[in-house]
Amino acid sequence: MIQEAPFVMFTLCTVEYDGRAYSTLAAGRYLVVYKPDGSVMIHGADSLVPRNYMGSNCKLMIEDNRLIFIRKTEKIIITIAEILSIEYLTDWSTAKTQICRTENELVQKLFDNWHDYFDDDFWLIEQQFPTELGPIDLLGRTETTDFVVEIKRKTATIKDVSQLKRYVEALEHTTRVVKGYLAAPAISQKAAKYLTKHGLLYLEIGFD
Amino acid sequence: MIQEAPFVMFTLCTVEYDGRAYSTLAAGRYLVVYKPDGSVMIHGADSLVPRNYMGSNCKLMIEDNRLIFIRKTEKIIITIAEILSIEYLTDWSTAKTQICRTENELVQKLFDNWHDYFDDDFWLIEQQFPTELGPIDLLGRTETTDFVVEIKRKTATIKDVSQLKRYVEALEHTTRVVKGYLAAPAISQKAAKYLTKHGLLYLEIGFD
DNA sequence: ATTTGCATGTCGACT
DNA sequence: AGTCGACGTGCAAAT
Repeated sequence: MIQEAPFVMFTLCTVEYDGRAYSTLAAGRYLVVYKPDGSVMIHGADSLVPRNYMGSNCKLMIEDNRLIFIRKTEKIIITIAEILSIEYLTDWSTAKTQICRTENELVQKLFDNWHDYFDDDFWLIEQQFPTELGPIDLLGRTETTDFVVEIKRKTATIKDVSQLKRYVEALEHTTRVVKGYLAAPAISQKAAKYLTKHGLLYLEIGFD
Repeated sequence: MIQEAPFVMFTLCTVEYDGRAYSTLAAGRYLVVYKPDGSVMIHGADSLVPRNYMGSNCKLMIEDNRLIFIRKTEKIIITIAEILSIEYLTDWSTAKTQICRTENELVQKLFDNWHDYFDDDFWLIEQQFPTELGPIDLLGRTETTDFVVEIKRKTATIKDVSQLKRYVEALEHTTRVVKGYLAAPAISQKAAKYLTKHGLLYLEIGFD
């Protein structure tokens, strides 16, 4: 009937889970995915998070109309009423997504090479500096001045200017000078205009 | 070719994502799931977490051999080289898993009704009380004594006794008396023996 | 609409 | 085997 090989199956079933918690899933049509690494997921019609799941290397036992997955102290029992479709999947790729060009990457770049972007001599430079109005991506400090830098990984828009302005305001209650910078690979026309109007500055930074 | 309806497809493709970050996924055989709520996932051969994904209500556009999913500031482009299998899924169930009998549920029960389980007059009772050796599920304090309670949602085993013992030790450096309780619906014979040997106590607590 | 905190979080890195 | 922190965290409840 069902083979012990990676598959994707659309099935009318109920599911019972016992482990970190206990849960039941009412009878219905769900998508069951069993991967080559021995992980299993039961997906409903919505949400990215599966209704039930178990991590890699869980053991599958097939008993009549029940699939039983066991892993350490966890157990999933799928009781199948009807298989609506099943496909066995071969040569499933294990390639990972190559993630790059994150905002954090740019923050790190500015943090590590701030002397390439500023003439000033920072006494201190910090990432994610907390203020009452939210965390500042990058804060550089000289004897007299705070350099507030908001960084975007894409073309900066007008709302990004507002965000920067908020952070600048958050530090303006002191006697120190506060300079605001919007760092991004590009900036929209409207944003640029709004930026200068408020005495803030644009800093071009890209991924190269 | 491909219809704009919920489906699960095994396909040879590449994936590009742009949004919170930018990522690429090398050509390979992946499982693409498109749900009725307009969420999409691309799964590789391992891991519970999809290689790429987008939340509900993303828009699907079909252009020749490309599927383009758009949502607010995010975009996924799946470039299909070959469809290995595709199944359109109808009447997919939206039922949620009924989760119950979590450990936390028992912790809460003990926390709310500690006077039903202890004769002593607690001045203070806390959940997840932090120690150097880990957090104590429940800590009750009287003038002279600390009541350390470790709670399990299933039959307590010998390793649970060890865990409780650790927490008791973590508080024993003071002059206060420390009493350790293992609260569970049941306890294994070995665990019970080990428990008494170390001067610790068992507390029966169940779900009903 | 925005913020806060939980999750059967998962997962990788480090001890 | 346990601990720590990040995540394109997702998600629901409270504000």
